[in-house]
Amino acid sequence: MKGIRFRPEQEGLRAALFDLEADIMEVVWSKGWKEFAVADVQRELERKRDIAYTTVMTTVGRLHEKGLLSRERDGKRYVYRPCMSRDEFTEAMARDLLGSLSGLGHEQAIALLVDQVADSDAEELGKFEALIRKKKKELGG
Amino acid sequence: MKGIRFRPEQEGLRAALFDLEADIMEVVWSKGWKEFAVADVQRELERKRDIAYTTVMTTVGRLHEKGLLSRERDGKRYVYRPCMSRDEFTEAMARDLLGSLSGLGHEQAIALLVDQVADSDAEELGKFEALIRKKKKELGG
DNA sequence: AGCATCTACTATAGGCTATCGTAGTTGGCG
DNA sequence: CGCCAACTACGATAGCCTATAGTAGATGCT
Repeated sequence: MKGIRFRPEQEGLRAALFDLEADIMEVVWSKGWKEFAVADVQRELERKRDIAYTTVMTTVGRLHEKGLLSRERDGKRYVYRPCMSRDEFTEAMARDLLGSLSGLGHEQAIALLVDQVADSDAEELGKFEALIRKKKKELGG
Repeated sequence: MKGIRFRPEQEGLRAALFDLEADIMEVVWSKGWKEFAVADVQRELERKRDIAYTTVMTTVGRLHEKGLLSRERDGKRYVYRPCMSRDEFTEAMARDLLGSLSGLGHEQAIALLVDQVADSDAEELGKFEALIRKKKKELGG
């Protein structure tokens, strides 16, 4: 997944994808499409606003380059498939983000996360601890 | 801190700032400057490579816009000051990033973090656990 | 064969970063 | 007192990326 950047001031998907990219993945995931063509996406987006076929096509192509969609020739057109579910994508994003965090300083990052979790929900700390125990056990043998 | 975006494929500071921006903040922080002018930065950067005064100036200006440097007129020039230390910046970034993860659900975020820490350094898990215990104690009493 | 439809390629506009040219100001020196 | 060198801000340009659309080629139905 190359060329992804984050805009923390944006919400949800839009933090990781540009607006039109996000709109498109939103459609694909919410419709549960396993495979689709550009025209399918365009038809769907057009219900909300005017948008040219070619605009959608270019952006779908970018999503392909970014590794979110795979594609395959089907005669004259391409058929696209989502490479991952929305949850998988979120998770991949989170991994990337946490990766950058550790570059900034692991311990500090961890401390922040612990703080944040504790502040929002003290109960979660228990689950957190349990998870670490489990992981330690796994690693230990 | 507006207009900051992340490039997870980059290392450290460069994940949060563009290359020249990062170079400049690196200089400012590593020199421990409390206040400085564009010329100071340029002189320093020029030890490594050729770079025009104006290039530095423009980028310092952007760092001001992004909220990393405050500035004040001093006759014909500006005097700049870092708004935060490197650690404070890291922390602010981390907070922003973790904020974008809120879409995830804390539990999932935690699981990912634990995995990641365990993968990169099993020993850290111990510190991690200790941190949680401490936090629990704080909350409990 | 002819027209409407579908699609990919390519081009353009706008935004952002990195880079520098230029022109205006200031301070020191003859 | 005037001139030159140094310093500085502003503005311009090139390059990259996103969003958007125009156009031309292929296909299929009549």
